[in-house]
Amino acid sequence: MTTSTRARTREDKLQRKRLLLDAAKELFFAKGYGDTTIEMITERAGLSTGTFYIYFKNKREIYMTLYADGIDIFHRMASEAISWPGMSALARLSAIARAYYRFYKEHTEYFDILAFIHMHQAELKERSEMALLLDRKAIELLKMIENVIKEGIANGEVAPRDTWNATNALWGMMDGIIMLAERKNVLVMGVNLDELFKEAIRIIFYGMTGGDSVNHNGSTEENKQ
Amino acid sequence: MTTSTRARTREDKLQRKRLLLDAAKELFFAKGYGDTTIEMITERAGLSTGTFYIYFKNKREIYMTLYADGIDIFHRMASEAISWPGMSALARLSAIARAYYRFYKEHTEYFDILAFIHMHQAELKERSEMALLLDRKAIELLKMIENVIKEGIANGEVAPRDTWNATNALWGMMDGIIMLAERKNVLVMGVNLDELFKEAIRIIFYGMTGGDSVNHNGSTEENKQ
Amino acid sequence: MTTSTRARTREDKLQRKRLLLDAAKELFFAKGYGDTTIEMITERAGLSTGTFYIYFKNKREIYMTLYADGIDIFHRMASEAISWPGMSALARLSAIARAYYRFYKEHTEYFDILAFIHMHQAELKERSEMALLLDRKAIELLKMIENVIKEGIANGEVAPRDTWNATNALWGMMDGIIMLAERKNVLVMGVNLDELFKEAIRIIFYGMTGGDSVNHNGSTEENKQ
Amino acid sequence: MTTSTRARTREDKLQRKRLLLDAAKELFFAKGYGDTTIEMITERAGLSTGTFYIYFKNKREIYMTLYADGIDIFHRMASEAISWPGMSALARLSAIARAYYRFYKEHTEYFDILAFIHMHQAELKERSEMALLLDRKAIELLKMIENVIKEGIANGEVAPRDTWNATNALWGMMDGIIMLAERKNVLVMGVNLDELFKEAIRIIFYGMTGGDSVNHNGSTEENKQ
DNA sequence: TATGAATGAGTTTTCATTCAT
DNA sequence: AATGAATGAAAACTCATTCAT
Repeated sequence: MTTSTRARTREDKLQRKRLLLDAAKELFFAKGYGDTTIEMITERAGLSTGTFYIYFKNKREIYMTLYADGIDIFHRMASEAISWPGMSALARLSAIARAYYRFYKEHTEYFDILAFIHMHQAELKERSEMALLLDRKAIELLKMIENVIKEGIANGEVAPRDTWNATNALWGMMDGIIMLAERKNVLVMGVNLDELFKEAIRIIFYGMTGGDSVNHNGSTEENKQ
Repeated sequence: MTTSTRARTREDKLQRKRLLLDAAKELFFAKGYGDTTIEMITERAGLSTGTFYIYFKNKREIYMTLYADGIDIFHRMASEAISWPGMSALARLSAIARAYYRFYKEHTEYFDILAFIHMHQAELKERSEMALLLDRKAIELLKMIENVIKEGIANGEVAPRDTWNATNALWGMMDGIIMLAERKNVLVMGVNLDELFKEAIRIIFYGMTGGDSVNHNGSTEENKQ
Repeated sequence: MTTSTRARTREDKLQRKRLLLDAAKELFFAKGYGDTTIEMITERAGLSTGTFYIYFKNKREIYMTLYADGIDIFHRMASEAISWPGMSALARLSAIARAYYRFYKEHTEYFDILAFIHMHQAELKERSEMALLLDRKAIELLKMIENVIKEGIANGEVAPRDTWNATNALWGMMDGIIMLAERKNVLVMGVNLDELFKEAIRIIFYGMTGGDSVNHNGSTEENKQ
Repeated sequence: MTTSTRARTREDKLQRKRLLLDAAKELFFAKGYGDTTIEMITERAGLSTGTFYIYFKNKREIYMTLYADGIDIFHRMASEAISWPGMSALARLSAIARAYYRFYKEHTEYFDILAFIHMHQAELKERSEMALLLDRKAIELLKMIENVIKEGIANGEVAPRDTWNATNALWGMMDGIIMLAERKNVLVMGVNLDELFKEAIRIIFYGMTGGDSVNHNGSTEENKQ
């Protein structure tokens, strides 16, 4: 199982793919999608341009693969964060939020890729099996969050409301906060992201405990499939 | 005041610039920054490629100008929304949020340009006077919001908290919600954006009324300049 | 009307186009379509690669333009060859055949392009206005020949036969002979093409005087449109 | 005699070569030389890319081998067609022509390969033993035809003429007719190839019976070697 | 000022061929 | 002998920017 010259085994191939993925991840993060070339990726991976196309169909595909990996990583982190027995629903939601923040901090490259893709669905996604897989992964993640919210409502911890809406709102707000931080500009300079995030969490979760806001206009199960 | 030949007067020059900006706005919105060429812009504006470079230094600059216009438009909308005498602080905050939503709905092209820029700071911004101007505009906007929050705390409508943090959190959350809607993918399919936004507003504003969360670690005035 | 730097007038642009066409013609002839690159063409024309795409949509298009020019040249040569009053039909046919031969000798580059395209219709032609134009040109040419054959039959010089079939046969045979010569291999080495062509003409035209072969199965006018 | 692993016996090797040739023949016919890749060939043959280069020096060589096979097939068909005792020379010539047409109909892949090569001598042939072999094969074929013409002249069936010239003319004309049909374009749309070919045969063979056209300028035996 | 032709670096992708295993 | 991963040279085409007119 050496990486030296040729990839003979299935293991080797995976390793080669990893090499390319890692190189791409760093470059996409540092320079952005548009400013990263295949040549840069292969050069950093110590391979030749042609080799890239053995492992990935094109530039989009390697990006999407990173996206999928990113979702998987966060999903795992979030799952673990709520796996402790005896947590209240609000504690779980909060744990998910904090996991997202940790994901951002520890895997900023992946976070960026996720965020970027949200802004470029149309250009990047194209109808494909890959696209379907990615959507499925994202849905599963949201459903996990929704379940915790449902639990909270059942418990009385969270005020009754349309859970799918609430899930999306929660997710969107968390995203918005972190992306704010991503804008490496003066706005946030000097703002302590830790504090900012805590403040947002506080607002959101206190907000969720109060007010009766059941939504009666048809956000139903089928939307989620 | 003709457009067909030379721009002799200051009026003419402004009009030509406007022509280019409008063309660019529509194209950036429809095709994205990367897929819009200078030729497309000038052709739509009925001018020649070379002329573009008389009015703008480069492609980035026209984008940045649109960004500035976008901020101005929203700033005006938000100002008007809170200009009615006798509004409570929470009512004003809510009015700002709704103004933002309206801005998104009525000026989606500008909203997209604002959102896009967040993801492409590095590539687009470069150190320049323009960049400083933009930052200044954004700061002013946020300060306006912060003032309302301060008022709310003074009134007792809003629970005491670090106002700069709260402002950023508020802004970020609103942004996140709308951007969620922008992702035209399965996630949001079937979710009614109106309801989603209302839900988020409800959470946020109920959230802001409660909990004591004064932040003691140094987000100070100088950050904002 | 200078060629020095920029093409300002319509004249200049035509001249630039000519420059590219001439360069391409020589290269396609010398190296073949596949082995000629845009870079070679522009280099020979003393222009830059980008300039090529101002004048032609792509490689195919310049090839097709040459094809059209080739047909025009031959059409003119053939028309002139039969324009003398008082020629018998057979003399006209023979003149056309000789014109084709002369066309081959004097414009071998064009001949090659015509011949090559016949072998690569599918790959090169694609549905387009250009393709329609080319077909129209070719049809007109064949119709001119057919008219002479009709005349010959009316005169009694040529034995009655289906004229469209005969036209195609005549054309095919002439083509076959010359293409034989084009194969620059041992087969024809030492064969004097002049004599070979004369021999073919002799066979064909003597052949056309005899035998009754009216074809009764439906090659009708609509085929030609 | 298995194909799955190694080719141990001479039989095995031949079979693998056949596998590659058949795959290549179909692909060259379907997609053309340029658009057929070694990978396609080996995949269709169920072998690996590397293996290709054990059996053939390069892409050209497999093409040339198919060319040689094509000539052999036609040579056999033509030989058989004239092997019946008691046929007149003209009948034999006609039989050869019809055999050529049958060859086209029954082995279009090979026909196309033969025709294509004519247009791409320069690119494909390169000086090599293979090239010499191919030329030799082609010469033999033509000589067979020439012998029949000689016979016909001796019999008085065919008017006296230079036989090598006549052979080449005959071959070229037949070729031209069929290639005309190959151009799948508007020209030939609606023309019935069967009728077209018959018409050409009629013209040619009637043409060969008449006219005195002995050629006196030096097409001699050495040309044929 | 205005024009728009010209530039040419830059990018993706392909594929015949090689060569380590 | 057989494999198939790796190579890397091409090649077509794009487009922001320049600059002669």
